[in-house]
Amino acid sequence: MKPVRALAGGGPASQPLYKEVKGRITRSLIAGEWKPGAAIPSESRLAAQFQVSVGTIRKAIDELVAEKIVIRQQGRGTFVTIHTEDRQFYYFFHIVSKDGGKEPPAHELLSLKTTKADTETAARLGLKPGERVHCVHNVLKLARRPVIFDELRIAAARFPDLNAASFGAREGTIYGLYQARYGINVVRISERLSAALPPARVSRVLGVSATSPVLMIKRVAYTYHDEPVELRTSWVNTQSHEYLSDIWKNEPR
Amino acid sequence: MKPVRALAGGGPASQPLYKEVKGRITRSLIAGEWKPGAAIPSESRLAAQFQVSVGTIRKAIDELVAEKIVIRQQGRGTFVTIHTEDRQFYYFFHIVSKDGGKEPPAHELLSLKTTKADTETAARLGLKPGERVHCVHNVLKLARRPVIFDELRIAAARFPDLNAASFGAREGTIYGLYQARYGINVVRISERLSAALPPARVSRVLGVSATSPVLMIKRVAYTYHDEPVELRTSWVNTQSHEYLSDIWKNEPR
DNA sequence: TTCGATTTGTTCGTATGTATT
DNA sequence: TAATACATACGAACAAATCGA
Repeated sequence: MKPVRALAGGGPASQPLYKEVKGRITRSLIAGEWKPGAAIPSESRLAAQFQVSVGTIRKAIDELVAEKIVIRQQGRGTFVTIHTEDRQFYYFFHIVSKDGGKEPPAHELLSLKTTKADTETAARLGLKPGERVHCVHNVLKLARRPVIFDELRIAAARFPDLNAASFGAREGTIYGLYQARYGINVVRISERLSAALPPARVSRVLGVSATSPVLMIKRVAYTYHDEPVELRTSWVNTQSHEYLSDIWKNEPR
Repeated sequence: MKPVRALAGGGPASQPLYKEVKGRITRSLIAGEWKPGAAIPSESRLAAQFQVSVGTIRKAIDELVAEKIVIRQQGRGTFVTIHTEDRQFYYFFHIVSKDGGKEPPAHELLSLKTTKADTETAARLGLKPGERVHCVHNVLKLARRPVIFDELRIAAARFPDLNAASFGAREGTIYGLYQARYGINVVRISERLSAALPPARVSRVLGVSATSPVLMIKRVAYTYHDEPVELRTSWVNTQSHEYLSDIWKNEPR
């Protein structure tokens, strides 16, 4: 069988065909061609469209599935992942009760301000110094008690007309809001944890003394192509909750 | 083409053929048929042995690769992962310097005692109550300063004749020792993190005051089939180091 | 309820490319 | 250089799940 290489354009095949296909699909995702929750074209249709075999399409989608960018369902199709789904939510949410109880989380918006980015924020978010960012303070309650204090920063340019009303009235998660309202899909996060004493405000909001240790988490959230989207610092009262890191139960497929 | 199903024995084919193959390979690994670092038979050889197609073998090995149980190298073969390798080491080691510097870690054994398992240890390690366990205290130094205090418990039955000499004189990592000396391969860990004040001894060894927060990590290490092997509590001085959790940079394949 | 169309999942087989020894 | 081993790509057939007529 002679290779077709309709995509590589007869080039030196610098990268495998399925990687090329994966990149094309990802670019369509970025362009918003297929909305979160919607089905992407079937494997046979994509194969016809790209002039490659179904196996090659499958291998490209295999990787997108492994990266949790799409989800496959036998008999139904392949869908762009949604962050409002419980499974996706808990994928990025690692705080669990020490006694194993599962409580529905409730959130409360404390403040939303727009300011100029400081140098560290600008560097980490890939912004020009002085560019405007939204700064949000948020509390998360588990079993009716405040457990997590979040301070997050996002580029104002990416999230126009974000305001306290739309933020506080959201259904589901913050990343669900990014996705539904701004078409921004968080696909990966990186977190750095340390133990610290809570700043005064955190201590007040979480109801812990200023001398009792809390868990501090600095997170960067990324969208496609490792583009940083959000910077977040969380303080967690680990009196009755803890951070769970499973490395891992990555049951393939 | 008619399916062969030489393995399922004409049974109900309750699970896919490649899962069956994966299970067989895993069982051979457990039996120590192929030692860590050694190559397992080539894909074509395995295909002939199991009477299935190469594609089915590949799919089985794909999952073992994703679970970091084996490593593939084009042109060379497929190898059982070793924990003495740097890459594997850093896979389970998440403490990094805040300033990004990479320092070679040094360890120092503080004590090794053999006692009866308390109820929690017995439960988590799947032992009968009162069974004997080794309890090891260990310090890890980074850039010549003590940063991590480890207390770990392992079943004495699984690790016979473990003593301070062999433990302290090990080359490489603790899991490397388990693997080289006892044929026990840690393939997954689960960690639960919280902020705490250091116990007196930890405070002394790490050189931090009793009132300054440290990161406490409770880890369970598992071998094949999710069998627990080691229970470990670590206290980390996060003054100049932090815990890195990358969810994820899981570049498939 | 049954049936058929559609879609992903599994399995086979073959050919060729690329890296290692 | 030749042999070996994994990597990529193709195509075909059937199984299993889903959904609507």
